[in-house]
Amino acid sequence: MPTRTAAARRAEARAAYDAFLKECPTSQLLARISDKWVGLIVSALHEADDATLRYSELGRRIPGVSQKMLTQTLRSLERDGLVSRAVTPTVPLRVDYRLTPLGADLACLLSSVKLWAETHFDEVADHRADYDARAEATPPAA
Amino acid sequence: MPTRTAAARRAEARAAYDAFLKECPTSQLLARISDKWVGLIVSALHEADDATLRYSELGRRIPGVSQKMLTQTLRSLERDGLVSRAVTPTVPLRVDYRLTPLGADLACLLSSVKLWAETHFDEVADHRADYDARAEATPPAA
DNA sequence: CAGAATCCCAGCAGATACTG
DNA sequence: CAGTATCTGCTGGGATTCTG
Repeated sequence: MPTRTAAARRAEARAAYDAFLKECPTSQLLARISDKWVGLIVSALHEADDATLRYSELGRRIPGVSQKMLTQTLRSLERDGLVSRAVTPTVPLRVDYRLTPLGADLACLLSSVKLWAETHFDEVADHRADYDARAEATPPAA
Repeated sequence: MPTRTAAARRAEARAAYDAFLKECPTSQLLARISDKWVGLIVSALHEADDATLRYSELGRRIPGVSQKMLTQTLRSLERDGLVSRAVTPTVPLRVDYRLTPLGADLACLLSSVKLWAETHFDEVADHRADYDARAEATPPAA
């Protein structure tokens, strides 16, 4: 019954991987940080006047983000202590998000990465064009 | 006819976003860099002796990665000019991947982020525990 | 050993609608 | 304004198999 063997293997692999994750929590944190929206949100806050923005301001500053992702990411950042959430229970409700010192610290690093991306973008684009051109010139079997 | 308005809005938003992406290619590059496996592969190479590793060595050094993702990520990194691929056509075929100067440059930045993650992991974990505890103590409606 | 091709599932992420 | 809840899809990514 090979089917069961395969299933068992999957389970083992999964368990092993989970164990690994527990052994190596840095990977988890790294994965969180590496999240697409995390970088953008943290950057946006970092560039804001006092590292503070309202929910809708964030939404406007980050084109392409849905409320869902915004809320979700914001919550995870809050959970990790990278941003703080301040609710002002006025009538048209107001919520401010700001970087905590910890979050600001990380923001600096991410900024440097962002700067790198901006600085070397043309080099990368150049390499890509070159690579694609060569790939184009080597059709597999046509 | 509000239905059409909604559709039109979606189209506009999509177009605007696409335009934004073209205007702001940094985001693309940033997204690539932020990829889960990119960080791990680049880090692995960075920590290797001469920033060079074979395919299978990479696979071994990065638990949890599948060949598919490994190959896929490696190819995108090669395309971007961050790693170079050297094939030695011996009988048991040998392929070495190494960081280019450009890739090595990026690797340094990613290392700092990784270091940050390692350094502040306990703080983050602390915040998480606190957050979860408070969430636990505030059951929605049960 | 290095990798390409295929199948297939899970979970991420977007749109929509409703609430306080 | 600031969310939450739900449905749905799309693709990221894992397992498997085959080739050079």
